[in-house]
Amino acid sequence: MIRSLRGMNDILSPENERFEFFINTATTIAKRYGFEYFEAPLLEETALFKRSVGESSDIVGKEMYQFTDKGGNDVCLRPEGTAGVVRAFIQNKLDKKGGIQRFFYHGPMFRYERPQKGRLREFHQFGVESFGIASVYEDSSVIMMVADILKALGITFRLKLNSLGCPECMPPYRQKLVGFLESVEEHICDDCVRRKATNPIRVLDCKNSSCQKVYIEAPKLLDNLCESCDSDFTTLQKLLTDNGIDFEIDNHLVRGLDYYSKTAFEFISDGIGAQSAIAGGGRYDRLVEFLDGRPTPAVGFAIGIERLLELIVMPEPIREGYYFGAMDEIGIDMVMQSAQKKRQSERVIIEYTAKSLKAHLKGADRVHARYCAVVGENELKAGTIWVKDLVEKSESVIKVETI
RNA sequence: GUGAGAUUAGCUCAGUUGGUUAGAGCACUGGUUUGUGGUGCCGGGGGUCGCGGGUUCGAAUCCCGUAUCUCACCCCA
Repeated sequence: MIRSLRGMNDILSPENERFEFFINTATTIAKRYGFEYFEAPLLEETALFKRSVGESSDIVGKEMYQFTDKGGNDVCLRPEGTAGVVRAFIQNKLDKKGGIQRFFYHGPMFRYERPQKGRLREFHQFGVESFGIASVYEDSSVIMMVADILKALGITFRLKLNSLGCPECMPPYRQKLVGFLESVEEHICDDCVRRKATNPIRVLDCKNSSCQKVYIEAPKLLDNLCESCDSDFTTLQKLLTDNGIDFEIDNHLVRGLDYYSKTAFEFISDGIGAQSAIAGGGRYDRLVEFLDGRPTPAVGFAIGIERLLELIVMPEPIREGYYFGAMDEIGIDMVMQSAQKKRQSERVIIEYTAKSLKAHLKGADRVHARYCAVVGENELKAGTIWVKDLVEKSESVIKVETI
């Protein structure tokens, strides 16, 4: 038997219903916030991810599905969605167009990782990218949009917030932090020593408790923000509070991708295992420029759909449409015609084999049909069809021509 | 990439110190005083015990390898 590749799952019932419900819900809400659908290719030039996500990240360093295509191009299956959207944004000269442009997307992403609960090699994200607004008001709108989506799905969450600073205040802070790390190098773990060189900010996120003890003394990014970053962060907190969004400040929150600046946020859900981050995002004002576009402020987020699936509270399934069946072989063709007519406007399930009435009712029930329409001996003679409303439990006999 | 635990019917799981033909519940399917479901009763089909070796008179059971899944690390959605 040929099996699917490791970490690549089929999505079938009942997850597929949740999946579809999620996409519909998220799409409706994204449109309410003024976002429009956008689709970028799954395959992109490797250089795109190296430049945007960052060579220091694990994603680019060891998790990409990278290969050479038949034309000799160095290509990658996308490990995340933002890079492709930004590339398309620039390539289609939307950066020159200016103004405010808001997009949402959803689809598969690929990372060559060891799979476990909430972590797959092919997984799906729903994300949005808002271009052209530097104001922190858009940050708050984007965060409220995630909250709206999660609420609509019946998912409870915790929101973590941080500011990563800007090109003005981040580099000096980084210097300060590296200086501190060098002074305590003997007391921190090997991973942190490695991080000091590759991405020092990430040591703050280290799960090693002895490291955390050392970092209590570390310089705090929030104490080192420049005036504008600081006031933006304050404004953001006020906006969220005004709109009834609870949050906690987590100055250890570091986004894993290099392109983020200023606002960084993460939505956490307890009870889905170690992979508790269900959505993450933030501002990336420099990325468009960095990929050779006209400087354009931007903010966005991505939701990990698989991580959400088991948390989604589905609405009550409603009975819908018709079930058609016949009790005798001879009635099947006639049922087929009536059903086909009905199918032009309603959901219709047809049973092709003759069965007892009881069996048909069972069948109608199983496919969640509202009405069970059956032709038996009596109906065949009279040119009628027997219909039972499975919700009202009422029955009627109607002429076939009136279907 | 590292460490640990699992894998028996479509699903969730039993299975004794290694011993006839490997079981249950759910699901599916059929029947049940004649044409009434989701919710009675009775029956039926369905398993090379993850795969490959080994030990043994005999392996679901013990040993080795391998694949997959799960948990943790790393990292991330």
